[in-house]
Amino acid sequence: MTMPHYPGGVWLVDFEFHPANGREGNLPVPVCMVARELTSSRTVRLWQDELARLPAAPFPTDESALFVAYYAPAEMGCFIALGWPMPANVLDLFIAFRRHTNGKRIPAGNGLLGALAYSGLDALAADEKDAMRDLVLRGGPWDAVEQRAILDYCESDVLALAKLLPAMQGDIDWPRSALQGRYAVVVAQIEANGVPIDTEALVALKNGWQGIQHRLITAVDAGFGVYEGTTFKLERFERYLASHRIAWPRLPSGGLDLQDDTFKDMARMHPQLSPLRELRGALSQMRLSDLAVGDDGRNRCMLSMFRSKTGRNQPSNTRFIFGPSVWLRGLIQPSEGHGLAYVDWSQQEFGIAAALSGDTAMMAAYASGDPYLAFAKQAGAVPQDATKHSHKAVRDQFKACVLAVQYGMGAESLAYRINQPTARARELLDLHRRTYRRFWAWSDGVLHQALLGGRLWTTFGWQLFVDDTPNGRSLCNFPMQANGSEMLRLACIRLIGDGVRVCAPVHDAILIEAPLADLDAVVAHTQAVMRAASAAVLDGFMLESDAKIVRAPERYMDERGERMWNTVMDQLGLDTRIVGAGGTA
DNA sequence: TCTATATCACCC
DNA sequence: AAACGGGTGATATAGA
Repeated sequence: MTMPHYPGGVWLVDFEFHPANGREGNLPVPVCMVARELTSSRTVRLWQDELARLPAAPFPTDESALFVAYYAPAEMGCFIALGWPMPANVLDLFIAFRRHTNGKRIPAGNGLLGALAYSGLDALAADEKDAMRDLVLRGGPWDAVEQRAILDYCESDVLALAKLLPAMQGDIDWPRSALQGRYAVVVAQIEANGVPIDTEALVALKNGWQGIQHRLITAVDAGFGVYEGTTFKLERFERYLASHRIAWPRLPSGGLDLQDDTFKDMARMHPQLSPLRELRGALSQMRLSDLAVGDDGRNRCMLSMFRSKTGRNQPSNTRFIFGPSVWLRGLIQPSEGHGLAYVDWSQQEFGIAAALSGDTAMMAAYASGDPYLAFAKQAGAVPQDATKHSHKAVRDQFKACVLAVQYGMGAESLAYRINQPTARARELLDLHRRTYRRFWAWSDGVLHQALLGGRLWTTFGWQLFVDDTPNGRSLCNFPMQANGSEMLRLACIRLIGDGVRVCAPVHDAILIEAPLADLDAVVAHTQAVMRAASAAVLDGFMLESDAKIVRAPERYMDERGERMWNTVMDQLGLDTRIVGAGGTA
């Protein structure tokens, strides 16, 4: 399919903008915009005061026209800030470029300059681009010369789009690019919503964290002398080990193996090491200063859609509240009168594998609600009336086995994980192969397709090119992860379309917010949408979801982080202890 | 003193 | 070389 005809024009658009008050986490403030129609070359150049006076974009944005941008959520964020209606048809050349080159080596990155270079087109020099970006980010006021320079720079990007679009036209998956464009719009809306944060706790944590670190180190390191300030010195630890005659595992490079797992093992033999291990865990890196929280207390950052090979979003771990350790999620707190729900697909990858492979036993296991226990039953390892309580240990092993299969893990690694002999791990993996024969035939077929055809793709057209050093585990996992990413996008589009306040997508989960009075209904609707999205990707097979709900003034908490959260809050003298978990549905 | 690399921790 | 998929990012150490 070639590009459809758009009587209202094909509009290539770029904005320059900076976050309000120069603070990450705030909505963007548009500085200028340039729009150019592809065939007529009609061009609109507007400065921020002129933009602010317009009730809508100064070009058609209805069904008759196509809006083209490079990483469109940026432009859409400016539309939101200006209160303009969103374009009906969006083509995002960033998405098109990622899709067209996914898995291939690219010469100059995934930015606009990289896409131009890939197509053999020339562009503004990168350092010149950086200088102009800095000028914009500096914030106003800009004198007449600067204004002119910024507008010219903005227009140069639009001219670049005008060259890039014809060059890429044949590589664009037209019907699918429309859906991906809708997701770009939705991403902007989600970014604008953001995640509500308890800013008081955040400030207390920022101010108190250094003190807590030092107290912990002083208390524990007295017996070791391996820290210098807050840094663990390898050299000092070597000395400690030598003087205590402890033989420590080493990496192939000869250096000490400092993995937490290793510490755990060594602490078993030398219990005096346990406090040091706990200290290392507690001090794990955390740069709260980068968490992008706006003046209104909402965490907003670029979600970096389609960044990963599987099409997942890949936001910065420091800017996004779902990036750092789970205990920091205690900072998430619904705004007054509101509630939040973290709704995640249950065993998403297992369900996708079952549906795509058409393995009926696997589908039945998924439908049972507890695939791990169902697998154990199907394999004859536990009686039919077994429960997750009566056969917890066996279920845990079968669960580990299912996860191992999803990532292509071998028997050795699985054995290590479940603390069992390799023979037992091999037996479990064998049981999986025998119980889910159809899945394995399909999975082998995926690998063949990848290696012989050089390409894998999802139900809705995301694709991966196989490089010259193919990793079979990675390729076999692609359909699960990439189709999971696909259904997340569909669900987000539907939810935003239905007026649900989506705060964040988290790979296999969606955080939504609603007024307390509507919360239960919105959660039910979200779960229905997620079910429908899975059916759309999986030819009718439906995946269920779990919802974790919190209501203001409760805070959100991941149970895995509860202990650490309480410890830190006690140290800070803050009365924000979490007692027990929130409700689930 | 700055940068590159290796290693590690964290997320789903 | 290892054999656990997709990531971001901090930190320690080595090298320039």
